[in-house]
Amino acid sequence: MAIRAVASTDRGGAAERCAREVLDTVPQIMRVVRREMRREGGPLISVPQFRALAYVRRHPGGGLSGVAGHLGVAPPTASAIVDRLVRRGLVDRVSDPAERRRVVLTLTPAGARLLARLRARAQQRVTVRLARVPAAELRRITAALAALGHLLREEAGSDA
Amino acid sequence: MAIRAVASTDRGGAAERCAREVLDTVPQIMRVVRREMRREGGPLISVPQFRALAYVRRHPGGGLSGVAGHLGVAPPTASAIVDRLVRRGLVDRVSDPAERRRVVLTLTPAGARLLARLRARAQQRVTVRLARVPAAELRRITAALAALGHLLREEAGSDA
DNA sequence: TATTGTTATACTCTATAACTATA
DNA sequence: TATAGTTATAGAGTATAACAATA
Repeated sequence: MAIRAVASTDRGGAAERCAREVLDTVPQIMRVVRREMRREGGPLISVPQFRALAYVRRHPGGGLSGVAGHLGVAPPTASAIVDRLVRRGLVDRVSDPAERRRVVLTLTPAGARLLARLRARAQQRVTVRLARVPAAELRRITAALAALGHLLREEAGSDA
Repeated sequence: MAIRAVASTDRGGAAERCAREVLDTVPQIMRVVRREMRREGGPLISVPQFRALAYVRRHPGGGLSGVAGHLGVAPPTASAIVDRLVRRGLVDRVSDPAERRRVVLTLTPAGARLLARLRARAQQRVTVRLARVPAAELRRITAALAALGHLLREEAGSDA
């Protein structure tokens, strides 16, 4: 008997089915990404650290709040993440002389190098897994992901 | 959001562009999901705990390896997650009398109740954010996400 | 011996609350 | 007082290595 086959049928509509898929699939993808990021000897870095590094590269001289905003985390979390990057010599953190309570973050050469290497590697690793998928399908997935990120992000900051 | 511009930047190929999108977007979505899961008073539960609970509901009597496999984590990680669920009275963990090194996991009534409530709530929260999106777009996103999860998952277990 | 699971240990991410320093 | 960051504290996720118990 159809266990009151709630989920599988159309009850709830497209949005609900999409939400269910998000809840079910995104954590799994996340885990794969994390794994790909860690494999192989090179200096390990976590996904948040990777994203913080990328943010600093794109916003050199940016402050901690910028990192926190980009990552969507609270200030102490961002502080801790940046601190680890500083301790590894990947990021430079100095007080802004004009606004001494701000910090100015920049990549060290080692940070820039590592970021470039990791970025290429992680992308390549994920790329490999997608290599045999038809381009049309990939374009659809890319567009869908971008749209979803945009949709979910747009209100995420408004209540934080 | 007319994401038609993909074709113009042909540099790198579809797979690479898709990988870049995954790396950039999935962590952000993940953070939104985590947030939605925590908001409001009710008993808090993390995403992995939620997924473990859902697994146990769908595989009553399953062992720890099942949970680990489903979550894609190492046995000690699964053990710790299940342990927290047991301590909260959401899951029952007993030795299998027939295979005494296995554990038999089942939901307690409280666990089943909580799972149902959280599932509905989390889905509803994400659903709200997708409510104004055209159904056709949502269907595309759902399908793309499912496909992506499938693609990335299929080799994930093979080298673990 | 091979398996299932747990403990021990060590990091990281994360949040809230309390604090410092600056404006 | 209000803002930018940090420290203190606590809890969760995660992995590896070492272990126990069972088959």
